[in-house]
Amino acid sequence: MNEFDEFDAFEAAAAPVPLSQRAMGARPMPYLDGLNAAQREAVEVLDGPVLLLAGAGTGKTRALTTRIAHLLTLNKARPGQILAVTFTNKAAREMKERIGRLLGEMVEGMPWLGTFHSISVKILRRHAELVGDATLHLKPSFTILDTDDQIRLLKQLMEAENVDVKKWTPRWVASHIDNYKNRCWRPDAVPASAEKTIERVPGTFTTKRDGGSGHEVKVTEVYRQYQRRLLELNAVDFGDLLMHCVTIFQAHPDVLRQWQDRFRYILVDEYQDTNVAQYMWLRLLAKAHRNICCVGDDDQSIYGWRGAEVGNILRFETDFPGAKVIRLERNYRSTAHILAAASGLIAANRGRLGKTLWTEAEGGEKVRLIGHWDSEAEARWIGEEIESFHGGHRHAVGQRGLNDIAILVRASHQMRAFEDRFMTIGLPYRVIGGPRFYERQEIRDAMAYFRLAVSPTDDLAFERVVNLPKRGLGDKAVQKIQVEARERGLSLLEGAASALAVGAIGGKGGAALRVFVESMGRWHADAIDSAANHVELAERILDESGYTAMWQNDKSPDAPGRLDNLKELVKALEEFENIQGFLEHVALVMDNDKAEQADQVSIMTLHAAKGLEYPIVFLPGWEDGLFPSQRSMDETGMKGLEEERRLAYVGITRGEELVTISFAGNRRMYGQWQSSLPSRFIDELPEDHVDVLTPPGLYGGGYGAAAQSFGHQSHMQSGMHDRAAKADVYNSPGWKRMQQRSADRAQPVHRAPVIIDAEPAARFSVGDRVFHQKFGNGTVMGIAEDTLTVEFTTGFKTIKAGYVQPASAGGGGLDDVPF
DNA sequence: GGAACGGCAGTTTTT
DNA sequence: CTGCCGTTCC
Repeated sequence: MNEFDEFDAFEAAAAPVPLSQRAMGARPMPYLDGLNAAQREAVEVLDGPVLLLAGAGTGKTRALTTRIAHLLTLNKARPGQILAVTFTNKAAREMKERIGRLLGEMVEGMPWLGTFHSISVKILRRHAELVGDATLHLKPSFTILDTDDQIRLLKQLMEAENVDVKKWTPRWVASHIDNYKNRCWRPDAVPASAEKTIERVPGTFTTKRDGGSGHEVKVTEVYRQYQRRLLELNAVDFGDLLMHCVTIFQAHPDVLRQWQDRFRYILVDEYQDTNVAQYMWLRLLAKAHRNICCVGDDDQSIYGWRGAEVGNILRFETDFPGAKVIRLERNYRSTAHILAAASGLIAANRGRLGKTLWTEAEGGEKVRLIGHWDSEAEARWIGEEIESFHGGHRHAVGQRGLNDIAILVRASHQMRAFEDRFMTIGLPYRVIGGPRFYERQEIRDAMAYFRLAVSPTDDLAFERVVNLPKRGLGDKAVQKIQVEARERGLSLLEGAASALAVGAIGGKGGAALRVFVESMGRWHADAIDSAANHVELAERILDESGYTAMWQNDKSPDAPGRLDNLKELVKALEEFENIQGFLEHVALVMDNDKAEQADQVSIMTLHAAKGLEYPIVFLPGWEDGLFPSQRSMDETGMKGLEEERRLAYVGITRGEELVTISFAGNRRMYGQWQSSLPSRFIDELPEDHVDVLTPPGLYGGGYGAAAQSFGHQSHMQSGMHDRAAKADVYNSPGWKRMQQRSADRAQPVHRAPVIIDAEPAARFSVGDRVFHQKFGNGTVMGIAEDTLTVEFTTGFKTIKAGYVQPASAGGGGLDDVPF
């Protein structure tokens, strides 16, 4: 994927449409069939500003993709003249697929359908020289730093300024700089009210100019130095991609004009998630022709904490006077009870644009609500429920595969209870989210090798891998290299060669460094040689550098997984022409959506669940402090609470047929048991659409049992504050309703668990060494039918035999590593 | 230069 | 209770 080829293709696509083609007349539009009135309007009102308020499950993506198909069919624009932005690569990919399906083979790819960031990169590569000044500016070959590089760089700068990095962590400073960038504030434009001051290590002062007098340093000063250093490295971070584009558009009207002319129609997905920088980016591009269609749902704005401004969507009609507002309110996803519960809850938020979701679907079960004694009981109960669905013992819902079931949690630490429980009972599950492929250590390390081979002046990459695997080059050696490089104005790699030449680094480390520098020279020669095979080169780099061997010799349980990832990385290279093209792909586009083949329950955070849907959804952990999260409320007050409520709304609306909300009276947090009260959101659920279940073991139901299980007793001993909070909840209508209902239906919800057929278990005996994906190697200490008790380094675990393998066969996988 | 210990913090996450 | 960092000790 050479971006300049793409530009050429783009130039062709942007050329005026030949008259002969316009004269072809209307083509058939089968894609319009089956749209409802609002969807049809959303597709057909093509000119001028349009705000499409699309509630959960109302066919938003369909409307958006059909709209693009319609623009193309009517010859309003060619593919290269439509700018369509999304937030995630996944969303972009889905849209491309769906447009292709709508139009058959007739349309070539849409070059400007992508994420804000990937589109910004393409624009920025064209005008890189406009960033910076005459003496120092960006070059089109700039690299994109990931968060990790960003932090390392900041840390170096802060340490050079003697900043107390324990008290003021580089991560903290990075998050403030990101915030500034999200708002398009360059270092000189940060308002005084947003300025942060950090301190130097006690007793240290600086002779530098206005880095702050003496003890204090301003974050904007660090920010300024950071931006300067990025330019020197010919690098940008994620925030820069947007901010630099906006800066260029603002400072160079001719450049802006060029892009405005190109993008005749603009479409924006998930508009409620845009931050200020993205908003400015869009406004600048749209202000000439105003053909902008923004799709979003203010009730699903859940990213305020990373800079998203709900205000952008609330203000749309003011920003674009005469905007057409279209509401998609007919829901095709959920039952009426689920919709009503979600709508009732979200109604408590103020300042909404207002939508009323409705459905023609009838019947269905109410949203179920159940309280448990503690988080372990909650996990146990949900496990049993899932087994009962799976076995087909329910009439209303029918037999379900595990792929139809999701557990959505507020915070990732809640996942553990479920993982432990499911592991024990042998229930297959998958965790969605987690570290992205390209964020993993081994991937970033490999990438640093590739980066250095491609551009030997990449100092950050050099620092990352020069002593990886261990080459006996510690801080002292690296410092010598840095001094040498600085004195002679060289890159670190050249500095290393120079330090070796003058004999500054000798001994074992020196010999290893010599090998490293020489190897890198060979790899670089091959990396810039277009005749060389880049896949083979990548394998060789990882092999010859000793990086692969490092993981092969590593005994930790995740080492095999890391080797697998490296294999996958090399395999991914095959789809690119060279390593350069690949590097950009990984920086911006690569994600780890694996094909979901196996039948597994999905566990994920509520944030990760946005845009997904499942027939059966469990929403555990609805306790005040956890959900809504205490921190959210402390930091942003009512604003935070409303965002939490929207999160609850997102959670409920993921469910198609059955939603079960639950809470636990006691939960282990940081090793301590803590009691808590049911979430205030529970009280906000409309009574008519909720079924209160009695947990197993509390046959009496009623107030006493319920109160006990909700941590009532421990709260009795707490101070006045807790007492007041408790009284509130216990006097609320929702609470009383719950007691009443619990008393009414005192029958237990217990069902006979249906054991899922486990894989034919290998035969184990006590004392066998076994390997487990997560816990590593262990020893079998006890056997009961197909359940093993295994001692791992981390302690004893009870695990179904199917989850472990004999240690010899499983743990390694080292024999068949390809490099 | 590398292992072993101690301290401390600890939502949500895309690009 | 964890995991991650940084310091200490060999």
